[in-house]
Amino acid sequence: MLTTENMSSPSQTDAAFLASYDPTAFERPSVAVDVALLTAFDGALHALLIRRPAPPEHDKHALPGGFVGIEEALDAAARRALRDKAGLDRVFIEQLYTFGAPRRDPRTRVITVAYVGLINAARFTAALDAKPGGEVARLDVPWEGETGGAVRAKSAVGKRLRLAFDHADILGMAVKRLRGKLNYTAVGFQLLPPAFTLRALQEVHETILGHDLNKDSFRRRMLASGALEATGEREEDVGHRPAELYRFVRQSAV
Amino acid sequence: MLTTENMSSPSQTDAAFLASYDPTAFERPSVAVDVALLTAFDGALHALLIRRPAPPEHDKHALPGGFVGIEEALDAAARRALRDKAGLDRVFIEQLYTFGAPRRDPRTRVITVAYVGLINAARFTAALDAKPGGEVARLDVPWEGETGGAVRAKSAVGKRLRLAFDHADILGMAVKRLRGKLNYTAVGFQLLPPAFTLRALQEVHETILGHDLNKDSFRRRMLASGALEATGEREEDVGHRPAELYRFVRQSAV
DNA sequence: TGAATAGTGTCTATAAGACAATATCCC
DNA sequence: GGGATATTGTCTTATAGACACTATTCA
Repeated sequence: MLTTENMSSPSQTDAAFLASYDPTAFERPSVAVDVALLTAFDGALHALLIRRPAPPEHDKHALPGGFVGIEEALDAAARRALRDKAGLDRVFIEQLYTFGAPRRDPRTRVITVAYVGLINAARFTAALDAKPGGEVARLDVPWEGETGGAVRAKSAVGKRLRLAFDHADILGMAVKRLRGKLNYTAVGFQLLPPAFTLRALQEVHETILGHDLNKDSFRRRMLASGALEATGEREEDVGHRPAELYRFVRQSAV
Repeated sequence: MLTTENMSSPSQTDAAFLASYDPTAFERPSVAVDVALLTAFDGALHALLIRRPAPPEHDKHALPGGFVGIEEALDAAARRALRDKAGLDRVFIEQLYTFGAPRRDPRTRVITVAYVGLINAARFTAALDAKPGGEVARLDVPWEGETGGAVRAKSAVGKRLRLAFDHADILGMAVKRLRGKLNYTAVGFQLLPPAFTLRALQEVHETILGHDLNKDSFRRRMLASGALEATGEREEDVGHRPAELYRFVRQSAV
């Protein structure tokens, strides 16, 4: 019933095979996760970076991350990195891309599964204040559209930061992904507080895309999409006519 | 085992650190690649599968794949899997998603970096004929749009195939990605021969998307995109007016 | 000549950009 | 009231869907 070209005896059961399997037969790479935690304010995207306290890449700035536990899911490892390195919980994350160039880490072969995390500016800055070690980096995206490529990171005082490993590429991929998603998903609200004005939403979109949007068209498109719901509340103390506050509606099945 | 940073002195140089680094300190997962090699014909997407000749998942159908060499780039491992398992070279591939649920492989922790590969039907069937072992599976996508989820695979005679590991999810993700890309990229030509008619291109798009498209609009959109170039040739022996043959133009910088 | 699909032209509906007019808040 | 932005309405333009009509090949 079974062919003879099998590598092990075909009559062997799965259980028997497992008992004889040697998991140390091949040299294995290390697997890590890194999270590009992004937020938007002051007209630019910002990421949370941590200065490396030790070699390799000593003193350079790196994304929060860590090695994946042998029994740990990838998403769980990413959430743990955010919790341990930034004191943050319940953050929207999404797997981005896996970076595995053989020499990307000088220690040994390290393959990293990169994630994007999105959070609103208030939570971002509160986390920085509450837990020392993290730094905010303003991202300077030197390409348009979804071209892609590395991005530059600047400190609060405008100084260019040196990024560890290939983390400039990871951040670039995160921005590229975000720009792409904006065309067909309402992902911008992850960068805003629960209630927000249409202008605030438009500013987030403009910040992500790196160019201005037509106000009328943006407004119509957002309201027509059905993703927004008026709260009945209005913004206050703004020095001009206050705008309606909206919230995002959980998308129902189409 | 869960901490990323080592406890060595921060003033230690990178070189000194590397000399003292112990790469076996943590238990490491195995890292593999799997390729969802897709083509389109007979109004359906098809994938190349290989019946597993041995445990685990003995006799179930799996994507071509393999473990990543300790010095091997991820893309290179994916190409090697296509070469070794299907005898195929120079195939368009793109990284898809990394699957790493702790128990997805019963042997040990295996994290797999999944790729999508696209190839035209002629090369696909030629490869199956030339190298035994591979089988063609017709994909049955039980969801619409970019909802996502697992897909079902059927053999040439219509029998449902049992897929190994989480490969039904990987194939589902591949279809979802392909559908998404179709909205903003000319990726369909990877599934067609070098010269093709507009109708053939439309059929590929319809096959990927799982629904019909408006002919007039599709035609206008494709010609206006600048991605197509008339060859001056026409199809032959078709029993009706022959259509112009087009080729894809390499996209120049926008 | 007839079957069958390719390709063109035109009309209509919808979405985007532009812009003007009015509304509403804080100072 | 003045400054500033929100919100509504209208006009114009670009694109998509629908459909009619002509063109071209093979049998």
